[in-house]
Amino acid sequence: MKEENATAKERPAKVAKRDPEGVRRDILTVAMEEFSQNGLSGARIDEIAARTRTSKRMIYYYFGDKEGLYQRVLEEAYGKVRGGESDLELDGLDPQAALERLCRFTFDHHRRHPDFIRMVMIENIHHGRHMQVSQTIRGLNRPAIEALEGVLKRGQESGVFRTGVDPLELHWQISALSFFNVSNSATFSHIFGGELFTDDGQERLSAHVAEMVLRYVLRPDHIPTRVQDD
Amino acid sequence: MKEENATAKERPAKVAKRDPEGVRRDILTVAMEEFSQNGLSGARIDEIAARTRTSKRMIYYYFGDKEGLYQRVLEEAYGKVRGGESDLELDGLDPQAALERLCRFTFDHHRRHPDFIRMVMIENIHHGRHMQVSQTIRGLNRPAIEALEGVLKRGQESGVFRTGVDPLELHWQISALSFFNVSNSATFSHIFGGELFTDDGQERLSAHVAEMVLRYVLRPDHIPTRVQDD
DNA sequence: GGCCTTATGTACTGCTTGGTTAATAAGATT
DNA sequence: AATCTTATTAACCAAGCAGTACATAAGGCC
Repeated sequence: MKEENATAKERPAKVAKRDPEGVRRDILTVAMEEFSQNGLSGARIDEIAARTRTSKRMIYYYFGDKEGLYQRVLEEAYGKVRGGESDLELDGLDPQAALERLCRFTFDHHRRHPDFIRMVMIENIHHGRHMQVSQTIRGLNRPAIEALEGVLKRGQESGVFRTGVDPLELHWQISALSFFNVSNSATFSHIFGGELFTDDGQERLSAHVAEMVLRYVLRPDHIPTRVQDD
Repeated sequence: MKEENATAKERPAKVAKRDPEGVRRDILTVAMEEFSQNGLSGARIDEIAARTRTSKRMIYYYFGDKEGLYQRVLEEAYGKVRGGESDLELDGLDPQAALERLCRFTFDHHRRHPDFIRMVMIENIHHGRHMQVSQTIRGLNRPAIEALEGVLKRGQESGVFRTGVDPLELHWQISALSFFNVSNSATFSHIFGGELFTDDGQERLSAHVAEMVLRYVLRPDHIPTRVQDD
């Protein structure tokens, strides 16, 4: 069990006796769970250390202090959910379909990354105090707006969308609906029951979020009239 | 400074040497600030005690332990924002106006109670674990749904609203937009700038939230056509 | 005015927890 | 192989903090 594979030296081998980057990642992964679960002050460094394959000392070695670790975890969280919008190939769809797809994607994407959502919630509790480094984060979110901007413009040009809809505001609205769905599911379902949070309910919500957005931007005469009560 | 006003014994005087209820309220008020600001684990009992006119001992005397206090604060928060909807006199308005009013009220109401919002955020971080006592809380939120239900029905009967809109879902949507506006203002403005959170921006958002909801429920032929870009 | 219950002040405690000290092992460098 | 830098271990510490023990004062009640 010493070091049977002393070969492969040129490429930094995965299973090196020393593996700083691996240790870093290990810590970050565990820390993300702990922070997103318990918040900044609720998280326990000892707990993180225990669930890591390293020791507490290493956390301080790589991240300085608790806040430093938290900050990196936050950045990590934003990084983990970046992109996506770019892979949607919205340009290949007509504006209406593109917008619907964007909505549904956003809704779903949020749903699939609850720990990211929780990190953002936590950061908001702290008034966004740890986001000053936002240069990175800021850059990651521009594409979302730009994608939306493109779709809106195309829709307006082809006459199916009304004008006077601000892309930033629309992004805000889509985000609100998608974010709230994850962030407040606990309290909401406690109060009103869990119907909306079953698989069925979520599918309905997703559809209706998209519908709401579409009805918001479509010119009234382009809203498809369907059987009124379905 | 002994007790100069030994009179007025029949009515529980405000400035009684002993004032249990006052002490309770004092603690709750301060605790609400501390908890909503710092979360459950971030809040410090000593800090609460210090900012109270009583001592730490009293906190434990009345509330048992930290969680007990938190729980009461949470209930208090829900209680503080209850009602409101009932005072709106929606029945006096046509459905369209009523719905718009309800939206704008909700948006504004959330905005005016940031500490309530924060308590709900915090509780969601804790997966709503402290809301089991929700009988009270549950009751406080029914009226909101009922008000909405009433308006929707009237609108459908008079033919201006389409059918097939679920009141609970619509409430969810309005809540999402109103809640997110407060809960995520820190991170959102960090990323996209603060334009949406100036007085002007908020007025615009409020209007557009209402507009979005209205366009969602109005039958297309009843959507007022206005100058397209305003 | 004794007695019982409710309310309150002071001081203390023990565990939790973020952070550190000191020593050392593994690679890199030459 | 000597040296220097980076990575890692294990034990330790002091402050912070939730919760308590103990004593006692007010007020109600008869």
